[in-house]
Amino acid sequence: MIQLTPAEESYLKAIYHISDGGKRSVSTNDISFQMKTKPASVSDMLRRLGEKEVIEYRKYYGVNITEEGKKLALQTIRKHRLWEVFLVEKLRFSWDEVHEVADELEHIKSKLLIQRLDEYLGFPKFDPHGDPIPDEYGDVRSRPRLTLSELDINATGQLVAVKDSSAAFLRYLDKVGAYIGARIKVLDKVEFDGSVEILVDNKKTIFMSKDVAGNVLVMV
Amino acid sequence: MIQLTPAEESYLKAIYHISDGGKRSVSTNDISFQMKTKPASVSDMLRRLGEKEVIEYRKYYGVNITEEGKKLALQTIRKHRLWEVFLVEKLRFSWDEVHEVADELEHIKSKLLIQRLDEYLGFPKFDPHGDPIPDEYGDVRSRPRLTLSELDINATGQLVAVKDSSAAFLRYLDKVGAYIGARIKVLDKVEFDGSVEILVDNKKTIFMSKDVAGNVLVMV
DNA sequence: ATTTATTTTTCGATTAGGCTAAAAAAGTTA
DNA sequence: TAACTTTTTTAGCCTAATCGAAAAATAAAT
Ligand SMILES: [Mn+2]
Ligand SMILES: [Mn+2]
Ligand SMILES: [Mn+2]
Ligand SMILES: [Mn+2]
Repeated sequence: MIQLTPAEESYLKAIYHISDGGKRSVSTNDISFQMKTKPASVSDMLRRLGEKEVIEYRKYYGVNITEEGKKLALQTIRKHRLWEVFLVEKLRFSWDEVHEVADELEHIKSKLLIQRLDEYLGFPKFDPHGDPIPDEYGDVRSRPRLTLSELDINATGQLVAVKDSSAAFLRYLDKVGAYIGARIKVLDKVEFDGSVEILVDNKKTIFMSKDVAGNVLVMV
Repeated sequence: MIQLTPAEESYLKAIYHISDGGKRSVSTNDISFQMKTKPASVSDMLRRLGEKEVIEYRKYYGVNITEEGKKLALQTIRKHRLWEVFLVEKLRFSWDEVHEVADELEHIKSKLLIQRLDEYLGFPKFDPHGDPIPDEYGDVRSRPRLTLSELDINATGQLVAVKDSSAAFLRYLDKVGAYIGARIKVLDKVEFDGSVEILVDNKKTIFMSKDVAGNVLVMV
């Protein structure tokens, strides 16, 4: 089995995410933006990841993740999300506090640790942001999801995930009372600015701007 | 507050342990042996730790840990031992499986994580090997301990810790039925080879070689 | 007091990961 | 097609952490 350094794992995970699970090829600039490193550093890393054959690297034309790369990326994602569940469920972290810590914890190398953690958490299928947790073989049970913006008036659904996991966005959702699992109904959509009015759990009405609604994922 | 890299934290922790909490000065070779790195690498690291003023470094004459260094080392030790408790108590690791994983986990940088972990574990005072867990200010409630070899015939006590945390040693203790917390009584001591015969929990009699008895710590 | 042995440091390399500045390739516009 | 813009790569440099070989300092033995 190929061994990756923590930095290599992080880059590969970023490539996996940006490529939407390997569906699209990814540019140096996109990776640079996501990783907050300079394009020059990315080029260097791409050469190394290419040598390890976890990506296919054609200079100047972006990269594609290989099957081997996908597997490894999914293992890192699995660890990241399991740790996020642990932090929220067991250590009372709020969902906007977990990401940075999980970004460190995901690189701990111990098969047993992750197996046992998974078991200890009761084999969770989704992380605190509603993202699916790959199993130990990298299989993901993904659900069809739409953004809140895509729903029509009077459509109902359940809030199942968020596209943006930034602390600012998550705290905003907390403030307005939106949470993973909430039953929602679209009461109104404003054509003009793309904002929506939704009813949460048949109780509370909340307004969301286009930006917010576009980052909230629902299952119908 | 001074920021140390993971490697610097590990070296400082080693220096703290070898110096017995700062009581003795420590040689390059000793550190090299403990860290399993070459003396050349140690010299280089000592220069860096000296610059950060966590040790006092006089070339050719070994190092002494500073007060600041002690504080930082104790924080790393605290994290290491809390993670060990977590692995054993929550994830069903055995006491011989925790050390390597804890050596990685101890470098995760999050104040909140350690506070919450401590709370979640019920503020444990000792790790799975009987070693005391420093509090968040670095205070250690240490107990007077003797090795089993130092007890006289008919002396009684409680097995409270082990000097050697190697997997081989711990598995040997498991096999013979010795464990932290066991009540013991010395039944016989053999002058010739330094071995001892002890009664565990008034039930089981076990024989221990000098080497083993010298690594088992008891409170009388 | 020399000589010998041991310990420690220095020197020169290497690998991983980052940076800036400059060069080169690709893409776009005229 | 040529010129300009954007993207990407290369080149050179830096820090951290490691190593082996050689030099230097200290310690031990004659
Ligand atoms: Mn995350
Ligand atoms: Mn997440
Ligand atoms: Mn340990
Ligand atoms: Mn321990």
